[in-house]
Amino acid sequence: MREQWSEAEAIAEQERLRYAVETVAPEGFEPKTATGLDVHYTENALVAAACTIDLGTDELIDSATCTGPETFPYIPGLFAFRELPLLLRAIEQLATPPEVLVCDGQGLAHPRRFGLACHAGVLTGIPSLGVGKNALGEFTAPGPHRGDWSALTDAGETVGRALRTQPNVKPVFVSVGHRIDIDTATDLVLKLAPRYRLPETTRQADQLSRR
DNA sequence: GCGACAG
DNA sequence: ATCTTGTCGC
Repeated sequence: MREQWSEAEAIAEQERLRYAVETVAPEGFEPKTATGLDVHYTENALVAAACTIDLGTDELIDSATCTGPETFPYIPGLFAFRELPLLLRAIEQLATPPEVLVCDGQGLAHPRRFGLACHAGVLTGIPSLGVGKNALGEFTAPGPHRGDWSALTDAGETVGRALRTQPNVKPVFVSVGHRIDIDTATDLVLKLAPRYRLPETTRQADQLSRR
């Protein structure tokens, strides 16, 4: 992925690539692992981390990091242009290609329906989903129980779900990235978050990126 | 024009 | 994102 973009070019790239997004999973999609992506910010650099977790045991089975300078500012809606180049390099360094990418941010729940998770999925061809700690759209609070969810909407469209992964804890915001459907994405996030609010993939990647 | 705005 | 430990409570 190119690293130099003007804001207008970046928006045009999102508009160009958004039509490649697929919202259904591949035939017989039953991943045995999930790969979490996260980026940590320090004074002079970004550290991208990719952690692959065994979905049966939640055990860490592969990981990689990549460090590099900041090449694009933080602009809501253009998150991928800041974090994705480094994340792609981290993914390349994994011993095994990921089966599904769990991104720290939004997928279709984005003003142009092309958040970080969609961008990561389309560029790699790997099924992907987004799990955000905060939403870009509107939502009503889901029920209080683990597994309860409500629609996340933007401009009148349903773009994802506010999902309660732990009882009475702030929901996470799940949306389709690429080659997955929202039900499958929801199930996967719940499976990855048996004990904490955030999926184990994100927690592992966050921890690794802080070193 | 003003505020809000994934990480 | 980041500055930051213990502590209160389910």
